[in-house]
Amino acid sequence: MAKVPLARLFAMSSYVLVSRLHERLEAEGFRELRPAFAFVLLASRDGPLTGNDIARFMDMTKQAASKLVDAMEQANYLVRKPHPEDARAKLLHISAKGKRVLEAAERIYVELEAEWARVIGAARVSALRRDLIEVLEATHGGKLPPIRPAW
Amino acid sequence: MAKVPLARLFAMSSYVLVSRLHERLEAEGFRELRPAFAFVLLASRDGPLTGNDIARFMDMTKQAASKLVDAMEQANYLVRKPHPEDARAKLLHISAKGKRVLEAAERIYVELEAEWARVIGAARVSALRRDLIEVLEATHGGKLPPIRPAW
DNA sequence: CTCCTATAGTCACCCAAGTTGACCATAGGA
DNA sequence: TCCTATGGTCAACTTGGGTGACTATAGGAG
Repeated sequence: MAKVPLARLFAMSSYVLVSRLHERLEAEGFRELRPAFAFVLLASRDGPLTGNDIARFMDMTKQAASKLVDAMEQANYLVRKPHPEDARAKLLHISAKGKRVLEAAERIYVELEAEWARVIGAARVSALRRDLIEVLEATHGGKLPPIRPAW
Repeated sequence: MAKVPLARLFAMSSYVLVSRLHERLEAEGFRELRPAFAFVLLASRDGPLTGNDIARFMDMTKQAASKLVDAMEQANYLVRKPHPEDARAKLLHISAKGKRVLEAAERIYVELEAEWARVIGAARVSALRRDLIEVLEATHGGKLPPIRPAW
């Protein structure tokens, strides 16, 4: 029996965690919420992004990013505002509702990781995060690579 | 700066590895190859599966699995044969071409994991696999959970 | 044996979320 | 003042899933 490829384990792991996250968010009343939303909100936590920023870190076309932002704005998670220094651009500000999901998502991720810690121990969970960050940054010029809704 | 959620790291990791795999398979002449193909072939390595088996471990409807198999058969990676004991079912046998991609995919995954080992060391790569298998099995009744093309 | 229900598979149609290509407005340097 | 690059959007299309309806066979209850 050959080793299970890491790629497969990662696909399973992310699928499992994202599914659990969305089950719980749904249970807390956050509906019409696509999986990608949480990642966009997490990314815009530290200040507003532009549509192009989103296209880049989601590794999608700017058209697709624009549609994603449409959906997020319509569901009241983001607000498009004019960019103060560039009349072409728009800044995507997280809304109050957006902040609430974001907090819920972070809390639920912490809970899910705590469940993992009960199985393999907190040290090994930390090691997973540390090792993945290290290897991903090392192979992508010191920064984390883009994330994708699909492969 | 809060911790990067593991879910995000897993999504990035699987995206990166699967993308690299397909770049290299493409370079070796395997075209018209969807990401899901490699997982189906790996799963059918130890003997033919039925369409329902595929639907189950890919966590998709049997209709979608049927279309996936259509595509794989059309691209000559699988062959549908009648089931010897159940006239309703068909067994999906891996073809010669299928075996070749499978070997290529396994070899490339080994190479990619070796690149990771050069960054974080072989021990920590092994630890990743061990820990993920342990936690995934523990939370899914002793078996690995299904894999999904998207989340 | 005869039903009756469960299961394997497929067909037709639909939908979500991406892509490509064309386009407009503004930025910003030569 | 152009001329090119960039941020964003609209429209049309593609892909890969889902849903619902259906057929054929399996397999147990009576």
